[in-house]
Amino acid sequence: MPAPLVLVDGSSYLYRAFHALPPLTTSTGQPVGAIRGVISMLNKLADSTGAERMVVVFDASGKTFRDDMYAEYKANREKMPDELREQIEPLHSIIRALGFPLLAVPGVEADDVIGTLAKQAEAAGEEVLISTGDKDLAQLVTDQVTLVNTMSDSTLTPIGVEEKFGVPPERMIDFLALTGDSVDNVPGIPKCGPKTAAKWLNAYGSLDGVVESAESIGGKIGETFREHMHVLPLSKALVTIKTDCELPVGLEQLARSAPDLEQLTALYTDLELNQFLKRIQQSPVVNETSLTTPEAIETSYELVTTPERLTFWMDQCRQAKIFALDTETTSLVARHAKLVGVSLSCMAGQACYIPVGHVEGKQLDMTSVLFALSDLFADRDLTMVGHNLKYDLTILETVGLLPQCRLADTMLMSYVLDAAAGRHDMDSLAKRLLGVETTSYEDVCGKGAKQIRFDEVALESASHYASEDADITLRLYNQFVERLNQVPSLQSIYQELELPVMQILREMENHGALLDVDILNAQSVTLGVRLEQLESEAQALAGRPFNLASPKQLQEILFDELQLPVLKKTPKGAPSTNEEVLQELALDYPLPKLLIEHRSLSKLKGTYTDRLPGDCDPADGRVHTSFHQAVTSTGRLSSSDPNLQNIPIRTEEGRRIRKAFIAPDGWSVMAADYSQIELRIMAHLSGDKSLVDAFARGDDIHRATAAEVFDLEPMFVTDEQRRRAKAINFGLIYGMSAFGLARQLGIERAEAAAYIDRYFERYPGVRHYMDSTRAMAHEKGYVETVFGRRLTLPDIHARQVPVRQAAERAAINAPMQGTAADIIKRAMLRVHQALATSNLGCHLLLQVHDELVFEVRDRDLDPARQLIRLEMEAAAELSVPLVVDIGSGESWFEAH
DNA sequence: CGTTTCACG
DNA sequence: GACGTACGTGAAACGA
Repeated sequence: MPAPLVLVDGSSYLYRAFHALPPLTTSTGQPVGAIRGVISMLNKLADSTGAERMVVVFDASGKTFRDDMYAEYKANREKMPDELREQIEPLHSIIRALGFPLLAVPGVEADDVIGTLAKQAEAAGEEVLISTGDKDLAQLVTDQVTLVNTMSDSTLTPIGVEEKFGVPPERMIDFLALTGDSVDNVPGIPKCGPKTAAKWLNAYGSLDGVVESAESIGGKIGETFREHMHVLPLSKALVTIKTDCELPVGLEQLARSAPDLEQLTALYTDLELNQFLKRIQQSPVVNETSLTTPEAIETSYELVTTPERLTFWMDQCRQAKIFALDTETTSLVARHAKLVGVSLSCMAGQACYIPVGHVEGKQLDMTSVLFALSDLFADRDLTMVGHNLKYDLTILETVGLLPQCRLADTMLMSYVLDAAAGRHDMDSLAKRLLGVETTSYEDVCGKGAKQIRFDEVALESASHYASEDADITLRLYNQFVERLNQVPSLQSIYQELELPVMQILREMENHGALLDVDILNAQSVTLGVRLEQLESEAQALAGRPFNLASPKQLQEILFDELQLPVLKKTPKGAPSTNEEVLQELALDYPLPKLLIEHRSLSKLKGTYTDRLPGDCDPADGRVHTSFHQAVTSTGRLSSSDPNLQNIPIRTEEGRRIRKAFIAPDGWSVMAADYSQIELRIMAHLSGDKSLVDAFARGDDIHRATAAEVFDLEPMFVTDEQRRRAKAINFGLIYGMSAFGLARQLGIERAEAAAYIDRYFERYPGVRHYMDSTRAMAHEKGYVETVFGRRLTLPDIHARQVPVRQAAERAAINAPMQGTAADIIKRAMLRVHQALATSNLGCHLLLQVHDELVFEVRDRDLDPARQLIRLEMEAAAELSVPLVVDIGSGESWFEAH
């Protein structure tokens, strides 16, 4: 029998402990009585239940939906005494340090959170134990849900409820509506206490039954009932515990984590809670996995080396309809990898590994395994689950396998469910969501110089490692399917957007971008000459040789030896030598100017012109970047090895690097980018009339903003005013502060603040949108894109003000950046689809956030341009038009 | 491997 | 009244 999910009503215990126990304080007078009472109760509960999954729920501060329903709700409660209030924060800290998940959801009460979790667990077939001192929760009791009062040691089952209150649990709401609650100021029927309520309910079946039979209730009490029965709908609504709250976490995230003994010691010492201090000093070191594993699953992994066992596993997968697959190879770079083996799992805890390319050991021959797999893959009714399928599908493609099954990718599922929850690699997810510490690749292959390829790994350890990956993948899938099903918008982002985009990214990576290595080499030489000049000039000015690339040596030269003023410090407290500082110093001294040029040129040389030729595959002369689909917190892609999303463009020298990105003979490079997409999204989201109209008219948006902020006709706006307006527009997208804008523009903070005020006066819809976004972020812990992608903000409730403010700015930015990311992904799908039925010579090469880069056959340039513009502009229907600028030429340089 | 800087949207 | 402040990435070089 698995341990029950324990839900603790922290708020109820806090109040009861505070009022029932003596007002204990520390030697300095800090009240700690309620803390001691609650912790003591929690310890006891943890000991008696094993506490593998125990959640402590508190009321959040602020109004709840019941206050909106009934202004008098809890109106006669006294304000919380300071001695109690002071104990809440330290208590929360202790509970967190003990490793228990702590929930406080704004807008609802602890009861509602408990009710919701209980129902969810019940639906999942789990047993639930609710620990509370509050009788209202009796309405939640069922065969699976039991109430326990840890202070009085009593438990309530359905029969217990009936014995205690005279009605079964499912009548408890009616019961409480009738009796009302003087403490919470819930009205009810005067003079109707527990006995009368039970008598009526048993006589007439239900509250509705009692109301229907109101006339037949005799005597004085009958008169009182008829006089007050109009309050019953309200009373009932107030006492009904909400069981469908939106919670920030799912059931599976409620595992207890290991206690933070260091922090506990500090807290207990501070609060002089010596009895608890002793307890943690005596307790044996807690086995971490036993706490985090929701349910330890027995595993059985098999190494498959005979035709019979191969057939057996294929049949198992076919019968199960859903199977997880993982490929093992010789390289992490899919296009250079050779298949070494395949692992499969179709039941949690059971998996197999089929080696085909290990250097040693008995194995089935590759052909017969591929034949068996191709048979499995031909079945369109099966679902193949992978983790990062972009990789495995490419590997399978190299051996001629193209699965026709439905596909599922647990990495993408995890990302869509909560991009910001942490990393989405399998090891992290296994730990975070399943409480399983997996064998890492390095455990099997070693690391550094001594690392061996997977085909050199002994079969037994390879089998365990590979089987585990398939097993974990399947278990993650089972969890994610349920969570995605609960939120249709996320399900659709995953299924209709991310999964198909993954296939397009595969093609883009595989195709690669053609590079003219000679151009880069020539640029390297030119840059090298100039860098040497700069270096000797700089060293002459400094009076000694030094490494210009070393921030540390630079600090010594500038601030110790030359005694230049320190304008800014790095986060670690060292004097900063970043460009902004050097720019400022360059006004008064000659050296910084040289350093700025040296920095920028050595960046170009080191990161681009020297580096890119080496990233070029000699086989096809192309660079094959990796696009990462589960990295950013907003839904954007990222690119690495090499990063082709940060090829220079802003400076003239840098921009020339784009001349090396070329197309084959008879083809051109075409670049299509969305114009002002994030500002357009802001116009759409805010619905601000002036902004929407400006975009509808096709105005120059920065000029239009300048005209509003500086109160001029657009034609009289100066270049400087337009520049400032542009900075304001960008600032808005980033959750601007007056400080940030002032720094950006090099003006006084007060002046920047005046611009911002002025902007919001002229665009009131934008201010309203920003305010409501911030409110949503606080209330729900996430914000959403136009298409329903959720962007969570882990720090939105941080106690440190700067951390919280950073999260608020991210909250403002996220819907705009995230919607833009959704739109360009939709555009990629549309363009890809349209191209597939067009016969045009046109391949998508790169995505750079608001830009798509193609390689187009010269004779198809015109129709391709038309098709791309049409599909990109139609990728979303906003209340403002989407506009796409397109250019083409012999290289990426000319295409802009 | 952490820090600093800087390339992009 | 003080504090720290625009959002999101990846990569190179240095130096411990």
